[in-house]
Amino acid sequence: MRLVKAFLKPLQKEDVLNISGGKRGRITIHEVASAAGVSISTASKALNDTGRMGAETRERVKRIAGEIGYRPNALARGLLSKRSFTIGLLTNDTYGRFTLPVMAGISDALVDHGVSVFLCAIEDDPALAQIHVDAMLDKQVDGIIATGKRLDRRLPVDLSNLHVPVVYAFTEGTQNSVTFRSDDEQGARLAVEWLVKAGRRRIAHITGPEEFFSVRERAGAYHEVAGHREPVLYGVWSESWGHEAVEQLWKRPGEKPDALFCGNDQIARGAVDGLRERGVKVPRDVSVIGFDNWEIVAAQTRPPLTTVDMELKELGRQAGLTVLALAEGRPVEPGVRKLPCRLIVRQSCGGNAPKE
Amino acid sequence: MRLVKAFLKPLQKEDVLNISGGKRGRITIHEVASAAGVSISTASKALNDTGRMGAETRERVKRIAGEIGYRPNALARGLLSKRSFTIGLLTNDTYGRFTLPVMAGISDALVDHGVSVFLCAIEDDPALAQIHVDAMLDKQVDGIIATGKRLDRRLPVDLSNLHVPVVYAFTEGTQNSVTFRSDDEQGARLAVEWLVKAGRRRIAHITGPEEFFSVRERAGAYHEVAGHREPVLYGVWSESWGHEAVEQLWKRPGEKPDALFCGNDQIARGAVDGLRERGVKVPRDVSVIGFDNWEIVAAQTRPPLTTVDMELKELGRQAGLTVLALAEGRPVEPGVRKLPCRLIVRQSCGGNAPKE
DNA sequence: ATTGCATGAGAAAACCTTTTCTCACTTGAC
DNA sequence: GTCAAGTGAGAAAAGGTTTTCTCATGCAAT
Repeated sequence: MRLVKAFLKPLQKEDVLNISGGKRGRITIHEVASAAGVSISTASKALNDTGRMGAETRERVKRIAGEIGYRPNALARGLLSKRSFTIGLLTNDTYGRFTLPVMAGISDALVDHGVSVFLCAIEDDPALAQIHVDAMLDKQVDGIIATGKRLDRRLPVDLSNLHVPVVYAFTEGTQNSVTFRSDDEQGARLAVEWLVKAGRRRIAHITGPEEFFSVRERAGAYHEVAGHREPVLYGVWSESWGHEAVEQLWKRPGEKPDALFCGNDQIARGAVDGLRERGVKVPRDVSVIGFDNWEIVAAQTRPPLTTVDMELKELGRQAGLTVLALAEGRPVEPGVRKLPCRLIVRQSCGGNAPKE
Repeated sequence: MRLVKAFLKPLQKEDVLNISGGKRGRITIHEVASAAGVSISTASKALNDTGRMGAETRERVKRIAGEIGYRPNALARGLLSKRSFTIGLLTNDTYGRFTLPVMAGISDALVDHGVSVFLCAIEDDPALAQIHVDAMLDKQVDGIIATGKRLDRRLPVDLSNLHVPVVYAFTEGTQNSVTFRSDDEQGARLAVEWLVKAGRRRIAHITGPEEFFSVRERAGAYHEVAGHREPVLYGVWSESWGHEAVEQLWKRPGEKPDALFCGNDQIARGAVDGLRERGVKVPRDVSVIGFDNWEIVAAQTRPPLTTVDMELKELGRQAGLTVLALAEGRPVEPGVRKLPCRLIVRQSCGGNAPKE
């Protein structure tokens, strides 16, 4: 109730914020020039270390600019230079599970170059996507990075004929574009090889829906390394599926698996829970490895999950540098770049796992 | 290995992308004007529905502009109008647990106004924060929204004397600013009242560190409604604390609680796991309610958690509209606005909970 | 003393829009 | 037939910056 009243209370003059008109006092290069007693051309050249002038003049202009707190207007600069130092990140990954690490990598790589990032979450709405793309193009972004939640799906908008460079990261790209993705095959191999090296022989694979490209790639690597000793259980990306899969495996007659390689961390977590409920000790009796290194799931599982990290931040970093290179007209070879995954060892699998 | 080779292979001319130079062909209002046989002033006025001119002329210009795909350059427009239709979202919430819903709300509210959002994740690094703020100011953002992961902490950067409006959302604001936050007291009351109505009498409260303002507010409401029948267990924000707290409660002699109100969903989840391991049925024997509605935790718990949603998206929406209002010079009353929480009923608590 | 050449600095154009001002023309009224 | 008012459209300035071009000065070489 207090809330509502606060909103409805008629505004009084004295308690109205006056921080709005703001920009009136913005300091321009004109101020710098006149404060330094030079022309704006000279001021500009001094500040940009271009043109010819006396060392003393240059220093004086720079000093005065610093003193009065001059910062060049990026809009004006961009108008002329055709570079806005701005890029757009388009994503349909609402949860941000994949987008946030990618974003962190992009930002990390580009902040030094003075580039800021527009984040546009488009759900799976083509119209919304188009609105965001148009808005970004109007704002003269230097490039766009498209990212998503699936390697084998496109965003619901066509970015192939834009007049700005587009780079794809963790989403399906177009013909002749630059696409960054994780090397799921290598990641899966890493996991299964680790289990094999730890002495596990009956390794089962519980994973997501078979129509996912990543699922097939990971399963392929699993088959290759583990040698078909156990079946692949396809299901959905949920904890309850992991739980249920364990039930299926342990209900079967005969020897039980001594290791589970799971398609993602949620499945792994469900599996670990299922094992605990059956009194099976992890990692003593069964080793479990997940995929994704989604910390909130992997690190909170008891015991914490060993898992495969797709290095999404690095992926974002490279995507950022690539879109920047394209924006600057530097040549970039098109194609799909697979970035290697890394195994994060925690307590859920045996062997010489360091305690965290 | 293949990867490395791909990166190091010398570039051949023919497989180099040529999408870089892009902007050369950008269509300006000059093109529209000459295609329509009018001056640029007339073209501008036609497109903006301003000025005086024949209806026929206006229509023709608009039609031609549409045909040749003219879109006005927001940089040029912004230079003149002092409005960039761009705002910045500053956050120190790395995980995005709180930031993403807020961002979704902001974007949702502002996309119709043509506003795009710079997302700046600043970790807790003051220097990085300053860099991002400066970059945004250079780009003439119309305003900044600061958000975080704690109501009672400031971002590590001073935003109080900027010449653009600043709005705080889910983080501590400065004197005389506009701050949006969730009403944790009301949210907690909602939860405990629900338990009481469901007939629970021995309601325990397991929560986070007492130094958190939210923790104290929620505990206060709990005390008021539940009437001190059970102690408050302060701890940390983790599943394992929830698990351990249940152990503490059930080890104590005497009657056990018949309901747990937990400080967040992770604690609740740990508690539910602990209860299951003791053979205590949820919700039959004990009702459990969490806080946050972090779907990835709440919905995946077995049984799915009833929890308090802080309506962060709505919070973002209001913050977005407010910063826009300030940017447009409309008066806004300063102060802290508490937005009500909502109870999300799932299966973890008794009563007439609808099945999902 | 004239030419040639650095050197330092400013004038002006350009980027793309919007807005204000001005001008030419038409129409209706006296 | 003149004047006022109204109408349609263009010229120009402004916004902040960078870049190219031009100009003036001083100095060394002829």
